[in-house]
Amino acid sequence: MDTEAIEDVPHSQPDGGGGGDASVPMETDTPTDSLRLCSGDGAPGQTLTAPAESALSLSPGRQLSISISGTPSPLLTLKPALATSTATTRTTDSVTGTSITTSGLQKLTAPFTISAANHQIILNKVAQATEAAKAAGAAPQVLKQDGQKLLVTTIGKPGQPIVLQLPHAGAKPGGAKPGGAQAPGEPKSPTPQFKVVTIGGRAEQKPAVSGAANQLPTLQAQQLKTVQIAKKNPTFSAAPIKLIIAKTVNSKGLSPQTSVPSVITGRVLTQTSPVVPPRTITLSEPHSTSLQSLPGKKIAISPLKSPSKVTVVSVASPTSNASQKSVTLPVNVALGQQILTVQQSASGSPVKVQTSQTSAQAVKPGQSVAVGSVGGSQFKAIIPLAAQPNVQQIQVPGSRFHYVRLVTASTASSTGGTGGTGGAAGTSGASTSSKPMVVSAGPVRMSVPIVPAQTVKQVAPKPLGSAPQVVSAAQTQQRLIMPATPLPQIQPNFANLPPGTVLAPAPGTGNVGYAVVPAQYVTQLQQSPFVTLASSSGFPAAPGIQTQARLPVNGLPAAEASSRPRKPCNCTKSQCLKLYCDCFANGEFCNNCNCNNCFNNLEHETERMKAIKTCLDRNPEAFKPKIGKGKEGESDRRHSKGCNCKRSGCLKNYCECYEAKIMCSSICKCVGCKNFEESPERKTLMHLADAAEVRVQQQTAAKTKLSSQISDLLMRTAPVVSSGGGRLPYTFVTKEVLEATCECLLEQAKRAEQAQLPAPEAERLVLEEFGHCLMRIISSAAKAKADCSSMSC
DNA sequence: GAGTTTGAAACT
DNA sequence: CAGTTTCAAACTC
Repeated sequence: MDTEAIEDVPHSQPDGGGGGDASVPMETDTPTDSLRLCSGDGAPGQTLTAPAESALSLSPGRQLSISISGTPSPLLTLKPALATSTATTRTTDSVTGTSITTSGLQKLTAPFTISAANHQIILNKVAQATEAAKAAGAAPQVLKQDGQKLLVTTIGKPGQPIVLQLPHAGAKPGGAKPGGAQAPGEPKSPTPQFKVVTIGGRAEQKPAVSGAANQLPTLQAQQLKTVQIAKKNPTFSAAPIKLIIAKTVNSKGLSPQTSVPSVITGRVLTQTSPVVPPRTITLSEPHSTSLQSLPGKKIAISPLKSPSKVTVVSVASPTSNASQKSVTLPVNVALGQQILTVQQSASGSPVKVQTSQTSAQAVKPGQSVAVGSVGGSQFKAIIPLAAQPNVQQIQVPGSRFHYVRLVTASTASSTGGTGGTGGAAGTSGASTSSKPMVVSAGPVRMSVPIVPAQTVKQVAPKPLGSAPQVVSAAQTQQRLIMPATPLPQIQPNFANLPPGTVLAPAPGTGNVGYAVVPAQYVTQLQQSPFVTLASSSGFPAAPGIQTQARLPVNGLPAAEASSRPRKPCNCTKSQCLKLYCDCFANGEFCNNCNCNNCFNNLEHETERMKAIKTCLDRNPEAFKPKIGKGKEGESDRRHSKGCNCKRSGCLKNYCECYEAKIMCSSICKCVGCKNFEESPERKTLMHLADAAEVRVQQQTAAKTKLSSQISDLLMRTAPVVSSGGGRLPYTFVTKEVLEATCECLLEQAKRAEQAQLPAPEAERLVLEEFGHCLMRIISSAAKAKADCSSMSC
């Protein structure tokens, strides 16, 4: 599903050189390439013409991490795509190049260099880039440090961008402006600037604040079709933002020198497996001359082809450093999981994550949570957080991974500012599409218990001592985005992270914590304009949340799973801390269960974590879906271990295969199995089950319809009439009334037009007229009601 | 709702 | 790894 959602983005990306990349199976341990856009000093003037297999090209199973960091250097110009959106994401494996054609919207042009040593391609922004952009007929997009925002759209769910507002440069020295970065004549818009990263989304994002047309460079991948980076404002300065796009690439498409161990794999990576060093293309916005250390913002998005996805979100870094390194933490993902890595390192500058264009909330390091969603796919989000004292959890009862614990380095100073009201795009609030997601420090409709970070230290990612790329972010602004070498210690941890696991920063590893976020939760956030995920202090636990978001448990479609609330458990002896308990096995807290002596809750977090560890020690895949993808030629879904039924014939729900509505496979050890394709017993049962389901659906529909009819009838027969602000008979809003109202509004508009009033003024007049009309209607209704009462009607 | 059956999980 | 026990869900009455 995810893939389809993403693939709707047209792309003509030739798989050419990259070749088989497109068909990289999710099981493939594909290395992760990281594309870093940074303004390094390297190789200015090098023009990057990205071939199809460029690093920006994402293919299924690949991971793409995007980090944006600012370094003192010329501007990175994202040249708006010309009228023809190629919808192809192209970069180059060549050592030098300049342009990266991203899918759809923009062609990213910037000089870059590829460092064979670290397998990184560094795009250097040049002043010419601006002119080039202008020549292209589009305003050059310049990242402006102040108020810059980053929009990240969801995967597979186009139209729900996440707005991340970059911190204001603030104390930037007067001349510290991104040096020549700003080409003459470039508009210096005071409005916040946006970067839009669309993953699998359509290029339909619209400027949240500024009215400037969005120029969205798009990175397109097979799995993650499109990654769009757009800036609301045509001008951007050397913002301290790094956009690192790391993707797993097929080893075939990698030259030996670019091979690096994959950071993230769709399957449990064995350290012995041939790994290819992740290539890193760095597209960074260098600061012109300012040596001031600005916090780098990094967002790494690494999609994999597998249905399951893991989102790694790194938030906040202690302090920014001009020479900071970004290393994406290696994340080991269970088979079939995709990884979306969104790493954001923010130092002193707060990052704003908005739910709506009209509101922006400053999120300080560790507070913001990047969110990505994949329709119907399992999704884990691992959120590195600043090692701030406050640790928060977000519980989503019913979801596989139902809470996030935010460990921030600073006190919960998250300001839940609701931002201004400049929603020019008009997509604020509950708009269904293109709705920026709110990820802010505001109140969250989820419980965020504060738990000591120590409880999860054992799973804290530890950089390999041998991996030079792994740099401790502690005490420095350096951010480790994606180590070129695999981090065995970490991978298993991430892969096996049970829901709700919070990774606290290990001593000396920097103030970055990690939290596993369920994909559903992310989806929820995107779907709900009101849900915010932040690390505001004093966040009261909200156990009342009954969101039953579920992952595609046992291979069931997400929609199906989500529509079916999890059954409450009835555990009595296991304390719900063993896999006997479905809640625990699904990585969920018990909620509204009938269990006794339950420890599967926040109150017993220590025990719970210990139990999780025990389970993982016993079976590292204990918390992975049992229903996964089968071998080639077999059914897409099959039990990972197979059943062992003896008496049920595998035709009862005792059988896990049958329960998951899948056929038993060759790995099953069942006796007398009747759960195979041609089994007449199975067909009969399935037929009966289908018939029963149809009946249930029909009954449900009938009930719904009847209820609606009854409600409508009640409204018609007994209109509530009241005065003083009470309800009025809806019948007063008749066709005639509507027509009259419209005429009034039109007349008002005509007047404004004749008076040659400016549009805003005209709109105001029309609205005022509308208000008057409403008042008249209400008044008339009230009067009619009074008359009716006097006449005893 | 109580009791039985069943098979996965846990244990030895 | 195999056998046994424990456990909770599924099932039957």
